[in-house]
Amino acid sequence: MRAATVAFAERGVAGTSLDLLAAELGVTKQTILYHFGSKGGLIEAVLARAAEDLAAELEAAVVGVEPGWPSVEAVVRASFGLAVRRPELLGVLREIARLGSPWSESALDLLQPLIDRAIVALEHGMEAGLFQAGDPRLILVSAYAVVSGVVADSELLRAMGMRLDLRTAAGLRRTLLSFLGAALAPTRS
Amino acid sequence: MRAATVAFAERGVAGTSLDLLAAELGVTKQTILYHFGSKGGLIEAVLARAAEDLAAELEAAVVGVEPGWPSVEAVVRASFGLAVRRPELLGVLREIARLGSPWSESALDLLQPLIDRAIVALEHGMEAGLFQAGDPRLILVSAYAVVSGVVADSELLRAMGMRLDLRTAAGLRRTLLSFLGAALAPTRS
DNA sequence: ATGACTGTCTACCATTTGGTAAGTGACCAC
DNA sequence: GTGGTCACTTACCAAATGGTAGACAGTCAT
Repeated sequence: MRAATVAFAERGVAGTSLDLLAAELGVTKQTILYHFGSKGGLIEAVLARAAEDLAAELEAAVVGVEPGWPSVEAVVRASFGLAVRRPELLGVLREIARLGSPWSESALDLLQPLIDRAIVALEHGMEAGLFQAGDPRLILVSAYAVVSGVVADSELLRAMGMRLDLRTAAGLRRTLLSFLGAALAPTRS
Repeated sequence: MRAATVAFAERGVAGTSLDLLAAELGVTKQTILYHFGSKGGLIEAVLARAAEDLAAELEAAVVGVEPGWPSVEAVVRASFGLAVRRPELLGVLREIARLGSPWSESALDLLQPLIDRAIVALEHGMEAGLFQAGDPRLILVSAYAVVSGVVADSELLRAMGMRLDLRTAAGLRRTLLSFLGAALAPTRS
């Protein structure tokens, strides 16, 4: 499943044949089919695991962190950590969500709690005056897009003479936090 | 070619068979092969056209606009305009760039001038004191990722009860501009 | 009129794809 | 030891894939 996650994320689901995946693992395609029933079953399992892992990682990042800006910082830090450590996790979710029915629905069902939680947190922050008022969804989408885009378009990074390593990620994290700071900081003028 | 661009962007290159594409167009696969030689030829043609179109659109957006912040605003506006009007343009570039050798190289060669130009513009702005000093590549990547991510993960938008329409795009544009404003505005404190 | 060229078609082809059927050996309860 | 399950294999298969070969009709210069 780890191999499948990486392969799906890197080459896409349609671009990953069971034969190739099996060859990489040193087993036969039928072994994979035995465990997952069908390619769809494999996708489902990979999706469920990836969503679960993502939720767990983000959950762990905010546990014990006070609400408001510190939580935002923690989530951003954790996200870029994931982008470096386990880019396939974000990649495979994006890839499966792009797959069309019924996979996108399935993926969204699994991620909806995360999204909802983030939006609620932002809304509470806004109500409490910790954040500037605004549409939390726009901010969330934008922030997510930065992280996701960095993982997905790592080719582009290379085009600029950069790599998706710790230093780059730290720079991007600072940039995104500066972005978010501007959009969220309560207007004190 | 228009149909191929849309199909590649929506379903991915590997996920788009010549048979299916031909059926959509009401011709046979061999007609496509006659004009483009091979699937690779079609990809190449689609890629070249998309890169050209993108360059032309962005070029047109900044012509006559004064350098510095107004140019940034113009490019952002044009990008979101494209995201709404021709999402397949950005989508197909991303999709082909993710394809691995030799397509990624090919795509990057075509886009490199655009990237270089943006970086040079940002650097000049920084030197002239129009922008805050910083790594222009980080800012460019982040900004690009927002636009690209919004196009690519339009599923996610739907999950939040949004659509990639003019109103949403305007909201995202404001958010991104607020992001960029924070990262670029000269420190006047 | 005719020959060349162009665009499209039908008819194939080899390979790859996801998937089924039937076997084989290891382990394990009884 | 025997039956059963588990993990995995080999042997297939039908459909789909990218691609080739050749026929057929329209256009156009000579």
